[in-house]
Amino acid sequence: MSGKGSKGGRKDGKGAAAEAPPARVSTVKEIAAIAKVSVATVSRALQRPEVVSEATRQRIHEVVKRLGYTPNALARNLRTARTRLIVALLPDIANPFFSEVIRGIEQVAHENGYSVLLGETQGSVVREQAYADMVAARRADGIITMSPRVPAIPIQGRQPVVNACEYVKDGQISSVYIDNVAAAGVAVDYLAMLGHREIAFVAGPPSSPICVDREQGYRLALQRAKLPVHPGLIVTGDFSIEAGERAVEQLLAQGQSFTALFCSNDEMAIGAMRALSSHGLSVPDDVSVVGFDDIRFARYTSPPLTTVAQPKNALGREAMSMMLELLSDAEVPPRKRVLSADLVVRGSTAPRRPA
Amino acid sequence: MSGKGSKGGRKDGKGAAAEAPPARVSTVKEIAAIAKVSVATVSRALQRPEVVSEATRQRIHEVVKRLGYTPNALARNLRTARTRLIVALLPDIANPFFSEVIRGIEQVAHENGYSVLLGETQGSVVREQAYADMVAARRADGIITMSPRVPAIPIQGRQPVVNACEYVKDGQISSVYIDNVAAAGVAVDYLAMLGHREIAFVAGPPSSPICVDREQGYRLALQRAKLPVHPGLIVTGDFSIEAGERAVEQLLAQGQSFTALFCSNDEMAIGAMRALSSHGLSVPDDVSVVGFDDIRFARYTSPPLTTVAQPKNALGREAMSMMLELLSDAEVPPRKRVLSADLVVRGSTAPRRPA
DNA sequence: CGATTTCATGTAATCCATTACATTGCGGCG
DNA sequence: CGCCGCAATGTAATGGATTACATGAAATCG
Repeated sequence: MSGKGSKGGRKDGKGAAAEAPPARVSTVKEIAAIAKVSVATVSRALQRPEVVSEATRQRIHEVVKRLGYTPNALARNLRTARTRLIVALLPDIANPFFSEVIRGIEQVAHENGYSVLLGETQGSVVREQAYADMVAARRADGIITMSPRVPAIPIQGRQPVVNACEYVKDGQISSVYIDNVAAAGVAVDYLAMLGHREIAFVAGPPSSPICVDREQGYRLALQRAKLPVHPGLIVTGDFSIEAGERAVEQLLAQGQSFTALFCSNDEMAIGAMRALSSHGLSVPDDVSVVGFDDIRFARYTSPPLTTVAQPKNALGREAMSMMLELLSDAEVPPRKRVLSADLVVRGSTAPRRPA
Repeated sequence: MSGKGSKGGRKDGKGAAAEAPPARVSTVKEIAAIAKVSVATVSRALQRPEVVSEATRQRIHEVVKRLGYTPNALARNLRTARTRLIVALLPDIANPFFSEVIRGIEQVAHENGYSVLLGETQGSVVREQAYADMVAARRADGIITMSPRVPAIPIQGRQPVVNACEYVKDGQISSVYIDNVAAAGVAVDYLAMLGHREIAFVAGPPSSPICVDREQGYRLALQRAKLPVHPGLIVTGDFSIEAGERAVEQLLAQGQSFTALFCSNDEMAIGAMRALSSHGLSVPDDVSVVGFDDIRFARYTSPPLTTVAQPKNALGREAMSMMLELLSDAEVPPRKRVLSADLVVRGSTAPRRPA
């Protein structure tokens, strides 16, 4: 019985003159007709092979393969009310920090049969909302947002939203992020340990809780080191390279004296280093610089940047895992997951030069 | 008659007394029932308002708005056989060159009601094919690929594929790219003009036609400058920063003497600069370095990198425009669009130091 | 041996919006 | 006056798969 196989009987496949050799956009119906079974059986053979008898299953699979049939995902999705698509919302794709988080998301998504829809918002609330509405329109199953604003999805029931890298106080949103207070603290502790007493800080936009946390970490570390918090040493930037340059210009213009500078992200640190050296100040001899994120280029600045390494890939992977959990089980409560970040010491920091 | 509305009549729905107020996931049917019209009219009021009478249209829109109704995109897509999704296939999201191209794609897509599905392949043919199959499964309308391999989509008829940044000889695929021969030539001409006579070249993977072109441009420029093409001065890398470092190591290990180095992309140039300086060679005093792409960080290396600026955003925008054209008009023939690239002179190049 | 499961498969409802075609009512024209 | 055409709307087919329920046959049980 089992020995027969497909070899025997008749000439296989493409030689069939009368049949339609080029694969048309076949449907279940066609497959069913050719395999002489009902559409239900075809669907079952593909979805839950174990409920179909061995013989029928093989026959169907053979036909499916021969015609190159792929079930129409739209029809399936309509029926199952699942698109297996999630939107990754982020302010800026060109930011290498986000690209690496996205990659983590994409990996886990892919491992689980999901795909990632890219939603760059450029900070626009309108676009953010437009992507959120895609979930309402059943074009996507959920949203992972990397901005501190979490859009409301106009559906009833639980919001399929995960906040990655950022978080909001609201207890209803699942989030994955690092302990920014602690991470910033470690960086500043290290600078203090090197003997620096005037440590400047380039903050991020205060609208984002994580930026507030990083500043908080900075302040607490200064306290631990018994150093005064000098408001003149704190400047705010918007995470761009240019903001880092401007921050240094501003500090210098104000005549602030400082021997160390902690920036809320690597790009601002890169800008800061550029501005420092164009003012004839050497990094790290005159000023030590520490960044945040550990983007790929941090290793290749000159000098290589000392920075707080966020587990970018893990943040993305964890965010997507939480999303899968949310989607599969309507009961799981929202949760916050806090990962840890480590200081990576490279060449942009040095002991304070004895004056 | 029209004034009554839904408030009056009877208790709504399935007997759930307290339920009603929160907006359920309404459907056309519901809207139709409430607005006292047929589903067809509702659909028309939303799709082609001009064919519906003023009064009806307003009534329907009011109900739609009140219930926060959004048509189910899956159902619509099934019917219209369009997902308004396109896949952007690229080897590596973390590469800033691609992120900026993607951004261009995303912009045009968004302007035209399309969304971008992210397909990172990590160079895997399997994943490439998996994304191509999504088009066959009607999960996406087309593919923009940024790799030199163009996957075959198992559908009959024209392939909805656009090749961006790369291109294949095959005349069937629409492509947007720059004139790599000319662009590389300009860079090398410039080095020659600065007096360099031993110009090394870090090539990209020869499997990609654009890399072959860049090498060709290098060779032609050397000929124009009446300089010999020395095989020992050509090394191949894989576009990574590390490959740039290795390339320099190799050149130095072989005892090659060179005063200029042209790299097939900026990341390899960054790696090369790092390797040169760690060997005590100064850029640009000892060796001039030129990159390719002009990624955002090129401006912030030290010294700032002289490089060939690809119109990244335009490449993306143009690719998506071509895709829209392909999708809307089954007749347009595939075409190749060649954009131009300019040399951006920064600090990593200098006249050859008189020996 | 008749009754009850169990297994494999078939029939038809369902998901929800779009749209071809049918219908109705009304003003215009010969 | 009767027919035509147009405007507005309704009815029902359609897209393609999934799946609840039904059916028939074989297997198991008392």
